[in-house]
Amino acid sequence: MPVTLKTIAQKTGFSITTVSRALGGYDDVAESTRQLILETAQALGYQPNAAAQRLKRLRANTIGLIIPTFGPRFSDPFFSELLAGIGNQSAERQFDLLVGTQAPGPNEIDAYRRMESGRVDGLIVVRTRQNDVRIYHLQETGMPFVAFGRCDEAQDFPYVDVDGEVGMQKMVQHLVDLGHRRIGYIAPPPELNFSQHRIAGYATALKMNGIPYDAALVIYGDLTQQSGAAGAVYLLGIDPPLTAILAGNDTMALGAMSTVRERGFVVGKDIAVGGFDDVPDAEYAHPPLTTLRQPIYDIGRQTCDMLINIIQGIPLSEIQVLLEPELIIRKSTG
Amino acid sequence: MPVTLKTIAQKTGFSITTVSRALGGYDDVAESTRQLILETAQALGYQPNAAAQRLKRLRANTIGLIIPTFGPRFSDPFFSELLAGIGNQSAERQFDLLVGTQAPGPNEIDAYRRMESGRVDGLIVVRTRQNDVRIYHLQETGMPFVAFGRCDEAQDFPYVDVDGEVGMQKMVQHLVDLGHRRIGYIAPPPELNFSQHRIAGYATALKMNGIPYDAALVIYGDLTQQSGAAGAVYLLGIDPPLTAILAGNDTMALGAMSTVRERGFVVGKDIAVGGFDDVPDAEYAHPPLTTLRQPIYDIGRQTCDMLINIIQGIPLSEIQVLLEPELIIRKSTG
DNA sequence: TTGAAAGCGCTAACAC
DNA sequence: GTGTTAGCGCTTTCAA
Repeated sequence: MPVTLKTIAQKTGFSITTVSRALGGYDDVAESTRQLILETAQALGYQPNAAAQRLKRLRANTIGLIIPTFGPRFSDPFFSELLAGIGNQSAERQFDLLVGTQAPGPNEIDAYRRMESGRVDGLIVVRTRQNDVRIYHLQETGMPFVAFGRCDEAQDFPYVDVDGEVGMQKMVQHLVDLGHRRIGYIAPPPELNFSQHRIAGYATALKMNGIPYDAALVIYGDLTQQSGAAGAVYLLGIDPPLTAILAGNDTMALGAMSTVRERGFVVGKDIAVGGFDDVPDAEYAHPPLTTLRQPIYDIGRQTCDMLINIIQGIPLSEIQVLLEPELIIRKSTG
Repeated sequence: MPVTLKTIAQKTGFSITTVSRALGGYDDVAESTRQLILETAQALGYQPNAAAQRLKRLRANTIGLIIPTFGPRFSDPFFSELLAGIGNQSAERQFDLLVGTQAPGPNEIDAYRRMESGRVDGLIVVRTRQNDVRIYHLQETGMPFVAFGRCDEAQDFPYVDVDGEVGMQKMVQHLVDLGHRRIGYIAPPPELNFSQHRIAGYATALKMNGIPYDAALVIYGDLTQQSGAAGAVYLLGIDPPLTAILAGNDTMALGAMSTVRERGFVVGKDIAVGGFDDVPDAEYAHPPLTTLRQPIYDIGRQTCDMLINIIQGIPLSEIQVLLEPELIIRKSTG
């Protein structure tokens, strides 16, 4: 039998109302009464019933996160760190975190609607896509949300993002400075919004260095090691041969490195390889991977903080945050 | 203004009760009435208020998972896959998933108590420890739970675990068969329950092959690449030199490989390295890592399924599930 | 300083 | 087949 306000009321002889007020910290309760009630609550291990509070306040004090899983082997070092950031921050602000998994597709919005029905007060949207139906849906319903990532077709919403265009420019420039002119690119899925920016940065940097953009040097992957490895197979087959391979995330870069080695090339010597994210494995790869660091844990915290501010009506200092990724140069680019 | 039963009742002219029954699928509603109500609900996009249902039923239809994060760089490929399994299965069974983050320590139980107060109907406990306070607490309160991992001091609870002892025996035997006799081991933190089993398997297999167990060849890490790298520094300094290094998880094994290479040794030739988990990176490491596969996604699904069965009073076919890890032999052991 | 009463949205026992 | 009523645990007027 759970301990409720009623239990404490009976035990202390006060009414439920008074107990509620004492525990709620109202100042119209006699000090002695408050003491007694607090002690009793403590002794009984009272915890307010969340469902009742939610129903009464019509507020869940909960934020939601729907992870766009793509399949059983969903093993993204990126997400666990983002989740840690979001989770820690929401705990700090006394909010619960409801997590769902739902692959992109026709019934994706159902998962959102479900969460919106009294379960959460706001949502974090991750991995924004081009023409992202989730953004449109949330803008329509008016449910508070903050996105990790922009959406080029819908500008007017709060987000935190990393400037992939500037990032890729730094990376390409780094390679060009080392003398590379034939640089392949394993791009993230084009429907992901950040994919556009990264490829734009790649193209722009080439152009700025007088190197024509060649679509044949670009192949798309699905962010997994496996697709990075496959992409590298294609890129290494190009003639005249490339001297460098970039990937749109570290995981694909690690896959690509595996292929490069298998073909008997030395990464960082025969072929330079670069990634994006700076996951922990990047530093311990062979050779250590040159990449662009995203402060993913902090992004999680900040996204969460912005969302709770919106929910609580606290004005945001910045509605749209664009962070610049840091180029981390390691041995994989020689 | 959210759509409630009242909205539909007013729109259709029926009472709230009838609307509730029609939507609830009760058969004591006229077919024509049901049609009208269903259509109206559909048209208005009605979603039942979760808080109200929970309060009424005194059931949250939610399970909880508290992730024992250890810090900001919490980037465990293992967890995202486990989470995907749990998330997909709970969605399938129409349960919500509430996720918390809470490092082990004095106020760990507060996080559990919070979840237990009307927020969840049951909990999944991950990374069981020796004398795990979470297990004791849950046994005391009677809150349904299923653990991923055993707890040697408290036998009587439902869990899914992987047999680390048998796994490590396979691994060591594999190395001995290749001629190795001096095998170092970077163990997971001893307070983690699975650490005990893995080290026991390591010791047993050595003994079975007439090799004395030498505590000097064992060093503890914290599951990160960094600690694996540091552990290997120690192990490589031992004289007479080791010919093989095992690690209690893949992440540490990858860190160890990095050190081995840095010292100018060739992994799989000069020094064999083995891990545990079979995370995706293992296959794409250089060289690909020999390891023990845990079906982590399925473990997530199964754990979740067992928990919901308990909550719903469905008898479990097996209360304690022990899976045997599969030895995946790759180039890192030559 | 305290208590009675209403009501958040939903379900279910009990009329009719 | 349908409606009335009560109540889940909590907060918040309003009275006393």
